[in-house]
Amino acid sequence: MPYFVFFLPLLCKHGYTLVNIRLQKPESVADAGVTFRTEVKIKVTTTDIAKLAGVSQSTVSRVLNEAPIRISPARKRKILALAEKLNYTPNRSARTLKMGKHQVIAVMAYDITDAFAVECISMMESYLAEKQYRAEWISCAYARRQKVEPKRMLAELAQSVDGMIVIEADRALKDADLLKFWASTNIPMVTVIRRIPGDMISSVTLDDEAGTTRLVEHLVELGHKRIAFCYHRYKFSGDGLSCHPTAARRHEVFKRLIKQHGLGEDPDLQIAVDDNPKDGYEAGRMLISGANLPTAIIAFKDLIAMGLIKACYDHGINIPGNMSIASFDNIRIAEITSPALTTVAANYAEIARLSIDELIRQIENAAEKPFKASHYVSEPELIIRESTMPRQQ
Amino acid sequence: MPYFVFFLPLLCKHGYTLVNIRLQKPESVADAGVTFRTEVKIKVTTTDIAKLAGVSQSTVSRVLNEAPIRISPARKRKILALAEKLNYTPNRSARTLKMGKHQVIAVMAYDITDAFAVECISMMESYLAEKQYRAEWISCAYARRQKVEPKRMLAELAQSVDGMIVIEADRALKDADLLKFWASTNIPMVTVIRRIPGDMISSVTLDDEAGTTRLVEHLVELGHKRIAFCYHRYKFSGDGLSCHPTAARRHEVFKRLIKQHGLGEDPDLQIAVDDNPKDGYEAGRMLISGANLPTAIIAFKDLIAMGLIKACYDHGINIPGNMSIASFDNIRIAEITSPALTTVAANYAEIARLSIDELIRQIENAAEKPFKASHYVSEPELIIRESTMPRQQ
DNA sequence: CTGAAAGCGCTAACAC
DNA sequence: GTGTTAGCGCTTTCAG
Repeated sequence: MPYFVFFLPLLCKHGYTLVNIRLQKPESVADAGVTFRTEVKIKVTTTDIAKLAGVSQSTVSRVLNEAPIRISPARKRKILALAEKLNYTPNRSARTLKMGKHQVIAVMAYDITDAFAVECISMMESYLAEKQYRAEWISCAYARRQKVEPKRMLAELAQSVDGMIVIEADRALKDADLLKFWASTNIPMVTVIRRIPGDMISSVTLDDEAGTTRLVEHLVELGHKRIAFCYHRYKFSGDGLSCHPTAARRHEVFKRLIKQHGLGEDPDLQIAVDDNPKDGYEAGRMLISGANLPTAIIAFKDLIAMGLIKACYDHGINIPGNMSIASFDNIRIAEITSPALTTVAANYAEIARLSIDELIRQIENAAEKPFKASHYVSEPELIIRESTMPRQQ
Repeated sequence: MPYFVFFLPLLCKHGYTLVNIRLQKPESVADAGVTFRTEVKIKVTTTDIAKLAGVSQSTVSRVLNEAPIRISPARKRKILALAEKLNYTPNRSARTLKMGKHQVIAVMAYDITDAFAVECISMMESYLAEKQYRAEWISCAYARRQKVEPKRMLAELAQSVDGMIVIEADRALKDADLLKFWASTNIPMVTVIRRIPGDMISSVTLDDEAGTTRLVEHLVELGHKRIAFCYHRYKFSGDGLSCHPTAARRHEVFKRLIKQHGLGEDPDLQIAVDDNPKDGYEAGRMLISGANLPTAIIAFKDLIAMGLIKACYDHGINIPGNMSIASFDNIRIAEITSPALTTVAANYAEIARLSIDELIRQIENAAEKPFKASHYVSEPELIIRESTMPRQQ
């Protein structure tokens, strides 16, 4: 039974009115100790505790915030006990209003249910828990679809968080929008997987140059000569770029390396795909039925590779026997595909740590000037699993 | 350039102090219209607008909230224009503090990066956007690991949201904890994929009876006689149950149906697995190498089935030729596995709609009494894809 | 129609 | 050590 019931008489004496209590038969939950749905809604405040303890409200506040002031032990004990019994929880809005701090950061992604974002979120979540911050996870895709103006959305967001991390920034928002927003709020911000030109916003990016190189070298060493690449179709639309921020870069590096290795740049082996596995499947079908069958295919992300795997499976092409497949990201299912994917793994833990540390640094040194943007680059790791092997003669 | 710059003189006249403006070379972002990082941080308030417009603060509030009072058109225009120019955004904390409403709900799952939760979140997110509510997505797994007491966590949460949805409730929190919390805060609440005994908390559940039946019937019709089942290993630990809430039920129904169809209940064909694909893989290996090879395997969720598929793949067992695989959930990758999974699909859109509608109903009719819990059951749909086919002789 | 004023719950500067 | 007091920005009476 909620503890406050014991205090009802006292509370009533202090002006509370008992609105209504409706009893209900114990039923099977009796053992949970709950037998009624009460209509009295009491949010205990420091003032309540103060009245009950017979001290001033500020004394209560001091005790509960462990202020660096000695409070007489007896009162302290009394207040603490009351807070415990009444199940006191500070009112966040009031505290925020007073302090101007939320202890909350926003993490915005294009789509928080995208597999890459999920991996980032997973790591950030566990890291944030240690840091005494909470996070708000925000997709901008849906908001946009609802015709909410990005600026509006961001402005509102800025009212409820101390800072924000934007994953795949130029996919989430146009650089210019982001910059304008940032300039108008000056809210601490870190972009992940994208560095905004101008050196005013800190960033954590992936070394796609190194990652792509490692992957291509791997395939070249395995003897592959016809290597295909599924890159992200670049779309122009009214509300901005919709290209995977690093996909284009990976493609660039790939083209350069292929040339360097004298493997020729066969345009038939480079296919633009939309960002979904089905399109990967279609790309796979095209590559398989083309005149110039590759012996290895790289996809710009794991989910596309899953489509490729399925296309090969459906057409009786053995992986890795007759076709090697590799990609980028290392989302969690990459190791459970059949066969398991060789992939350029992002170091999600590091990305999370770097971006959050940098953001919190900015938040807590808000006064620090001149502001200096920091840029971190995370090294990806090539994870060789089962989907790549030496080219069969 | 942020609009407030134009108002600086006026603002200064009203007591604002220009702390510092540091200029920076235009660089490449000049076109974004941002050329400096300002150190003046102005959060525009209704009071600011009031001063600039020469009216009282309450008039501004009335205009911005479209209060049902006629305001002289000239003033209205002026205020609106100023708000627009200054990029005014209401301070959420202040509004919340005053109104006692957040327009935010919490969605708590055991792990928000779990594939099932992701599908729920995806649908809830798009549905919520229409409803003018925001959501906070909360995992309790990490919090728990950080030794934050569930009660504490919930109590704090209750301070920043108007209601909450708990996905797979008994996995997230012990029933008793949830009930105690609920009783102590009386916060509107809906559980998803779990109905709390006692009829005091509304719920949206899946018809696992029907779903399991459809799946088993499907396999029986295909002629399968040795059907294996991977069920969720039930774990007892200090802080509660850790069994997939519906997994046990699916297993129960399966066992009953197998008996009904006279297929015998071979204990070797029923394997307990932990909730991860690797354990599914191990289970697959055991089943394959056992004396009594099944011709079909059901997993309690898609991710486990992926492990099974991989086990078959690695051991040269063709799916669906020599082995049919099926499972539950229909997470988004289920259609892109090789082969695509036959699965009992949860209707995520419906789950989202029902749970959110019910929650908002409770929030907005808070005064409504007597409170009446509502219980919705969502019908799953058997989606037959490529991983099941008639038993080969 | 509009302004003045109260107060949501909290923190912190200021008195005693 | 402790109480008093002043707001944080907003909504909403209550007077005019």
